[in-house]
Amino acid sequence: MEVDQRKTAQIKQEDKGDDRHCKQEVVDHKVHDLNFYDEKQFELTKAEMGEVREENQRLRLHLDQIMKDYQTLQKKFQDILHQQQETSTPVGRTINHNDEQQINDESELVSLSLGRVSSTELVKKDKRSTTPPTKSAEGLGLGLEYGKFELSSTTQAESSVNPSPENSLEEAKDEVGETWTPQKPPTPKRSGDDQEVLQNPAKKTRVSVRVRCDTPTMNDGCQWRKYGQKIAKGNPCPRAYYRCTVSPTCPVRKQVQRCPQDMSILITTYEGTHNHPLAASASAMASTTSAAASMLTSGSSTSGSNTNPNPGTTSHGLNFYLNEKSKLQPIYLPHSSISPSPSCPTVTLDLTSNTLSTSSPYNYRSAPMATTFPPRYSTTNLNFSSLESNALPISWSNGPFNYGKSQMGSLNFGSTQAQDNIYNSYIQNKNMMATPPTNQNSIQPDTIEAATRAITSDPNFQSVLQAALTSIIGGGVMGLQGGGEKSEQNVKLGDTFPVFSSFPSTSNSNKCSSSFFNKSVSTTTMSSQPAGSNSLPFSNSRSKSTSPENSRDHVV
DNA sequence: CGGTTTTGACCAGCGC
DNA sequence: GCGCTGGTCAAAACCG
Repeated sequence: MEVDQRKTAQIKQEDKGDDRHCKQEVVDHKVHDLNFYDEKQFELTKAEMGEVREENQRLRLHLDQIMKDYQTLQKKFQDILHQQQETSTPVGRTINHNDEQQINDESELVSLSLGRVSSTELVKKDKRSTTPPTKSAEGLGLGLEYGKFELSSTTQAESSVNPSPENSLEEAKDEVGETWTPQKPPTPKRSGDDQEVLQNPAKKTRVSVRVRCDTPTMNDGCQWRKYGQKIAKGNPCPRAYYRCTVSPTCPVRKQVQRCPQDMSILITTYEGTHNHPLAASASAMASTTSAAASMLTSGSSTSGSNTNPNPGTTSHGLNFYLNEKSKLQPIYLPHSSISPSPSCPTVTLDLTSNTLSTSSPYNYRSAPMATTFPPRYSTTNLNFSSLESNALPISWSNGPFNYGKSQMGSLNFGSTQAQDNIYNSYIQNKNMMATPPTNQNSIQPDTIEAATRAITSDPNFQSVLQAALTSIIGGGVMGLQGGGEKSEQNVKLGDTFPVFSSFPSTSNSNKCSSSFFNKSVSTTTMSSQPAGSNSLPFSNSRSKSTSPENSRDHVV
């Protein structure tokens, strides 16, 4: 026993010594490991940095290429405009002779041009915009800066109306004054936009959007306040007057009225240009309108395939083209019209038709309605993709676009939820500008090239793209940052754009997020931002419930 | 309490 | 000048 105890003690002693020794070794080893890992980590980081640097350079090259292409095409576009002007024949639009004459007779309309420009205006415009399309280091210079981008509708909201570069100088002035510029501080304006509007009521073009909507309101994401209601002649349904309340000085107004022939059609007319940043949802709407107007103005063709429901207006569809693999794919927006009214040139977008004539396999498709009003909503969709969304600090996971997921922006003129997937299907079918869903996290050269082609190939597309980007980068982000905007304006992008929520699910069942815009609104926009809702005669509930515009009511 | 809606009154433009 | 019409104002009511 004693021997055992002694041995045990000895062993313990040795163990202690070994322990001490081992500990020292472990420490040394750890230090060594540490150094080793640090070095390894350092090497890894270095390698990563190198890769990132390379990627950065690649992207920069791509960007340069895009910018070059863009400038080249812009030059071409201007040349074409000049040529058109010289020949003085309407280009890109096909109008009945009578209508055309009528339009030409309207000096106001001519001044607005909606697609054409007088030579003098062109000259002036050229003078004003000799600067090449912005070239910001970040590469956002794809003409996104308001006021600099000639082709686009710089506008956001209603501007849809005067979005085109071709607009008269006066309009251009208005834009400069009223349009919010992300980069340029708003020029000191005259006493007030409202005043200006009042002083120049006749100079304002309007964008009218017809949407089938059973609910009394249409959510365009903007904030509106109803300031009047009138029974207009010839329409038993009262016309509601709304004013943008995002900014006290915002000159934008809109009128909402039901179509007497078809009460399910909501007619929203936008007038003016927002002079403040817009929330993503609102800017989307604005951009959509603006894009539509821009397409119209920047030479989109119109065809007389439709019958005009509104006598006195020039009825036609709006054709615009998107580039697909070096082929121009025409897209036709039927039932659009231009009203020759001298006082108020109005572009009407009729989105009520069930069947859209679409000559493009691509963006336009009709889809079954997923809403409670199945057959009625317009199914016009314009999608484009391959916008790199990584730059966005947000992930829009539920919207039609799923920016965060698919790196795509899309422009939808559609109303059904089913259409949300349109772009996806398009992507699948056409491997065009879109990043394949399967490989969403990396920018494929193909994608970039395709995007480049798309961006640079068609001015109209540029307008659309610009509008969409604008809504995302300019309005959207601004809205997100919440600078000065009402809280409601801050869209929870993690979820869905308010606009996207086609039917305000909860709080406001009355609102009809214009089905049409709703979803898509996100990116696009019609300049107008119709938003609203109005307390239409039909709405039993109070306007509040009705007005989508009340951001409060927004289901965000 | 603050913001919005309602609604009658008011104003301006236009045609007769 | 008068009447009609579209558009706006503003006080009161309403609502959250």
